[in-house]
Amino acid sequence: MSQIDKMASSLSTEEKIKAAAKQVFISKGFSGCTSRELAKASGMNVALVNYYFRSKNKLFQLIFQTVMEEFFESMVSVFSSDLPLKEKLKFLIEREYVFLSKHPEIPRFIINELSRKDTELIELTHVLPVIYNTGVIEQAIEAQKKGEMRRVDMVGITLLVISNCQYPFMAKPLIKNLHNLSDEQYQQHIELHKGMVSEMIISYLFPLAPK
Amino acid sequence: MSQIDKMASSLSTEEKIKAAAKQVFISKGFSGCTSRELAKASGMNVALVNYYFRSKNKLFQLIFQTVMEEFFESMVSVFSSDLPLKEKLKFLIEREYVFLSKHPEIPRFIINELSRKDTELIELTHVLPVIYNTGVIEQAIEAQKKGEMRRVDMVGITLLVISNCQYPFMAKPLIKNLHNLSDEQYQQHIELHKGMVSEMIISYLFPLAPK
DNA sequence: TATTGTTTTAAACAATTGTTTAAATTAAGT
DNA sequence: ACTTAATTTAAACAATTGTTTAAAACAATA
Repeated sequence: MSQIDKMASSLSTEEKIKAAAKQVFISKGFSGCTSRELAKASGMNVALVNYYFRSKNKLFQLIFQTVMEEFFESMVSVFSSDLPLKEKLKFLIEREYVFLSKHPEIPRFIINELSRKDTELIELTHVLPVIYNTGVIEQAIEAQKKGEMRRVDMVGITLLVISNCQYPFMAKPLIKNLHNLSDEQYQQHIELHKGMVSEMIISYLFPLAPK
Repeated sequence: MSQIDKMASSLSTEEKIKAAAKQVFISKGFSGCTSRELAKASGMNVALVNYYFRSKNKLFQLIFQTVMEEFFESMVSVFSSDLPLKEKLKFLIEREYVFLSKHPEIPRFIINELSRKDTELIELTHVLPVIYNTGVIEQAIEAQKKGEMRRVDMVGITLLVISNCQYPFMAKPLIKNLHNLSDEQYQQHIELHKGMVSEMIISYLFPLAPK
């Protein structure tokens, strides 16, 4: 086996563990799963997990980091796009729904693990500057000066968008149970809700502008 | 010690454990804490916890049930009030914020434990009929027929309200970290956000009505 | 082929898990 | 005071936890 192939196969096992661990961690959380469960999920054994990642905790930190990056990726990319502010927001909501349809468990995972007292603080402060540098703040201030946009700051806008996008995915078992819905029915409600959320937020933030 | 006193002191220990366990379960989740932690939090020992509640799991089920009831209590009471629909909604949002300011961890707790595969399904189907029997559905249909209210069903309304109320409390560590806010600053943002949410939802659901 | 380094395995480690035991303490009724 | 029942304690239980060991299997180079 060549050096490259050796690395490839080495990465293969390593990546198998990482991929399986990612799924397990996201759906059960750090304290909701065991080393042996992580190993078994990737078809390996406990010793291999620690051989490649030193400890359950180290493996978790690694995965949490990458999940966070995925989490913010599409958000940043939207703000970087060359669109008027209102379109950016519509686009952002659309992209959030796409992401969440694919990864419905991630918001719950992130919020949970950030809430754990003993989680090593992940540095997020670099995310905001990236968004700020896209010029979206200037766009907002401009629109607000012109009276086209309501004077809501970045925290308020963030809260409006991600509350309405993420919560419906996070609360699926609650709402399903409460309203006695099947998976298919809930899926339809989510689809319907997307449109409402988009219209509601846009018409709230841009109250005077024509449609 | 009299029979009554005996019961009182017995309840005292039992209630001490229950109260402490409630706090621990809510903040760390079922798999995030141990029997000994539950015992220590109430000043008792492991054997006592199992003496009164048979097992960690039994104690959890008991507490989860009561938390769920608290969770829906204020919601139901609002709908039972003798108010026009629009006022009911404003009132509901107000009450949600009051409840969540007092119990900010509960939505995350409930959603998490409902998401656990191995959670015994809690019967929620009795909650909805109670709300329906308050006549709020008729109020909504009436308002929609008159063209005063947008044609959004009960699932949509539920999602709108609790997304915007609960998420800001659930996502506190995420938003704080993202925007680099202190506890006090976040508190202020939440206060500010409440007003936005109320106005946004009302003006979305009752688009034509005068303020 | 012999040697080297890497990967994988099975087994073991001490610590912690949920739960139970059996004895000690306390309280209540006779 | 004696008996009975309820409460509390300390210790133990088997199973599981995260982690490590040491030997085996494998691959690459000489």
